Amino acid sequence: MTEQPPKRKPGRPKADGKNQTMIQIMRTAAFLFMEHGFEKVSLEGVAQACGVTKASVYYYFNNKAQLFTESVLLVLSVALEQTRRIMEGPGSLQERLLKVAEGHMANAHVDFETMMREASAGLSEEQITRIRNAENALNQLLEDVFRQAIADGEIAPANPLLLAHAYIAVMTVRNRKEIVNDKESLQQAAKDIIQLFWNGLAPRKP
Amino acid sequence: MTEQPPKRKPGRPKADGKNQTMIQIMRTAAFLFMEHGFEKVSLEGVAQACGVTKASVYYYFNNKAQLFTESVLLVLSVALEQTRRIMEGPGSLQERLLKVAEGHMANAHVDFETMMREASAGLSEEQITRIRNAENALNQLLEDVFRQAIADGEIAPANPLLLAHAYIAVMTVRNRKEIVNDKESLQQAAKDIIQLFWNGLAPRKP
Amino acid sequence: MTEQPPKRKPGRPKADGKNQTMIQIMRTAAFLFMEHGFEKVSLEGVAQACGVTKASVYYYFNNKAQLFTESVLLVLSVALEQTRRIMEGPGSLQERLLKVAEGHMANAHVDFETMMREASAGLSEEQITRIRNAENALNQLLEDVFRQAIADGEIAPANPLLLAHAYIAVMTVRNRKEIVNDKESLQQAAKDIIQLFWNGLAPRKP
Amino acid sequence: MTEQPPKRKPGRPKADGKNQTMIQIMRTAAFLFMEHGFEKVSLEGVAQACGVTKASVYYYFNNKAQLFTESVLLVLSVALEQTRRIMEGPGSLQERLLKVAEGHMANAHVDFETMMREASAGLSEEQITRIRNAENALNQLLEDVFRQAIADGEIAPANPLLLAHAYIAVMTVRNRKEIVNDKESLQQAAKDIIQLFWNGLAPRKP
DNA sequence: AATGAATGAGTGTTCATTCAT
DNA sequence: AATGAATGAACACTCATTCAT
Repeated sequence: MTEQPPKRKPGRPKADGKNQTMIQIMRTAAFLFMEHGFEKVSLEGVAQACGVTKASVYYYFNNKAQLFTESVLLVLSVALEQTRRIMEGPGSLQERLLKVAEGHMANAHVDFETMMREASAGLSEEQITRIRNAENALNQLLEDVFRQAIADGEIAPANPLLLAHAYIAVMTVRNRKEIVNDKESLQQAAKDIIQLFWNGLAPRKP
Repeated sequence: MTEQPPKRKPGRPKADGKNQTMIQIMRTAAFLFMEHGFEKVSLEGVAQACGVTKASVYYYFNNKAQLFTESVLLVLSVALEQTRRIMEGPGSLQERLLKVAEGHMANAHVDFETMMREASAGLSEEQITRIRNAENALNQLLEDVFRQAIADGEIAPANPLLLAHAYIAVMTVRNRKEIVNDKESLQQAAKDIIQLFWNGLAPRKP
Repeated sequence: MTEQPPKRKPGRPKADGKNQTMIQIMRTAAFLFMEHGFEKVSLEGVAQACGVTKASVYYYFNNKAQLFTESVLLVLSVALEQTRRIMEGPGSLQERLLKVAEGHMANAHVDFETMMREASAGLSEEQITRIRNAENALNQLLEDVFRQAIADGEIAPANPLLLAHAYIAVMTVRNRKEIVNDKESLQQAAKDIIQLFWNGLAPRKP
Repeated sequence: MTEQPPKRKPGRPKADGKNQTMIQIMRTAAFLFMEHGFEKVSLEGVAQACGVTKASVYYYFNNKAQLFTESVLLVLSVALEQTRRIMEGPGSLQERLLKVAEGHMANAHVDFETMMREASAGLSEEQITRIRNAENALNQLLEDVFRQAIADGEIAPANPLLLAHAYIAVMTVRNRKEIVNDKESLQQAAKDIIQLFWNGLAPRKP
């Protein structure tokens, strides 16, 4: 009756590493929610798209709202990391904004605000807050970048928070198929938009 | 035997400009669709909000898709007229854009693109086309204005269609409560956004 | 544009008289709830037993709790009327109690308390109150009868409310199949129980 | 190869009186079943209340019906022993009946008949029989006591089985909150009920 | 012109049960 | 001895839609 140092826990050990099924479900769900919105996505649909059963989804998530929350938080954290890496990288501000825009526009998603408005009826206060916080982290990142750029004289002075929001809003223009799909490549669209955002409408005096 | 009892005719049924009930239903439905999106609005809800029965709604509209289509077309036509009046009115381009932005931002609505994306799964090709056409009329109006302004040298040269879309996108920023609600009035927000849109980020050379 | 005195209401008139379908559903539901309890009865089951669809049940009742409440109230009101008629009728108290017991025991039902305990988790406060009130009307009726009988010296003095409850409890004995089903007829069982209730266990002094 | 891994053996699995986990599960389950009834108790709930996993419950019991059966049998055997001890103890019949009633009424449980009715749909014939037998042992005990008391002239002659059932039925009156909770203590209620049961309603001749 | 009645298909959710570890 | 993962069947409830009146 001595102590067993290894102290193995009883029962089946938690699936290797990061639980692949659960992450797969979250990824799929995130994609579908972004593509179709909260209401239109059925858990049955998510399950089938993952090749599992609806009950399996419920094994990992208590309800639709939680699945939505966790999925969205996952992609937000990824997007934040990606954006931060680009922003901390080399290149002029304009170049880096362009890179971010390209990444953002490549991801097929309804703009966030829309999706949240629709979903928020079914989410708890706490869930909304958590998502908003994650979203704000992204805005904060951009805001800081703009603030610094203003201080450096790299761009004209303005409300940095407003700039961040507007920048994101402009990026959603890519959804309009008439513009993007046609002759111009997605990259060209991104370039045009950043250009517009950069120079504004006012004519330059020579 | 020319007169038939009103039995499921396709298309917009006799909008003889008189039928008060029908118009009332369309107005109510439009408001609800804009507020909550396509899926979340139930015909029962529309009916109750109008003080009639669900069956009455079906008396005027063959199905939810048609009700949606007609309702949206109604508000689009109104918006078009309003925008045209402003744009043909007096003032500099910047001033008139500001006026339009104020009107747009005052209407409590999900941005169009979002609503359409959600709804389009349930609409026929023809219905989508009709709505897109009405929407394009609005974009066209703005596009023409921008094109003319470019020709007049009032703004810097750019793709006028892109300008139109981006302009609308920027206007949706108003939804972000953090920006609008706080210290700045809605009018101030509109002004800031137009300003940003106008001047761009690039620093002016003196 | 004169007044039309008949003033017929528009639309299909409410089905003749007392709406047969709705009553049929309530009767069936009441029977099933009494037989199997709240949880075990599915709305699908109720619907099928009525030869209608689940959705039809929902057309008349907002949810399971409401269906339960209305159904139970219906049978309670019938039982109250029936009991009152017997109690106000002719015969000695013992005879009338016997008659009530026979009627009560003929109706296949779980004793009320049991059913309510199970159901009450799913009912609103108001619904519970309404049922309790209807139930109390029955108890009140018996209580009054017992009180009067005590005053008349027809039975020994005791707490009338307790008598009423105990009387109802004793009637539920009939559920025990070993007793009722076997050799003794239901009537004989009722007679025995009332006899026991009447004379008690104590031996009579000659 | 005589020893098999514990793989779904029918009947009560090795209750070697030692396995603490198994007994803990049965106790918890019994309590929950009595408190909430068969359907409303989920195996997940039982497991959590025991601090184990659902799968652990299935390790000891093949299915819900078996868990129910074994748990109920356990408490019935305890109740039988307890009742026998009281009945074989000192005091007049009335006093001992009162003691049993107090013990019975103290245990928070739905009355047996109710629980069984709800559960029996999910139990096998054999399981029902086993429980009924255990229950009957209790009734038999009371029946024998009553029979002896009749023979001794301690109580008036009557069907002893009926007396046993009615006695148990009367004890369930304690559930009615209006009676028990108010001014009278639970003990007083028990006393009143036994008194009523003892003396009956008929007036005593002086 | 407008309505009451009825339905079918789908949605979110629960739960007993199985199986590999 | 005990567990994590996964599933199928059922359930309460909603909603767009139809039809006779």
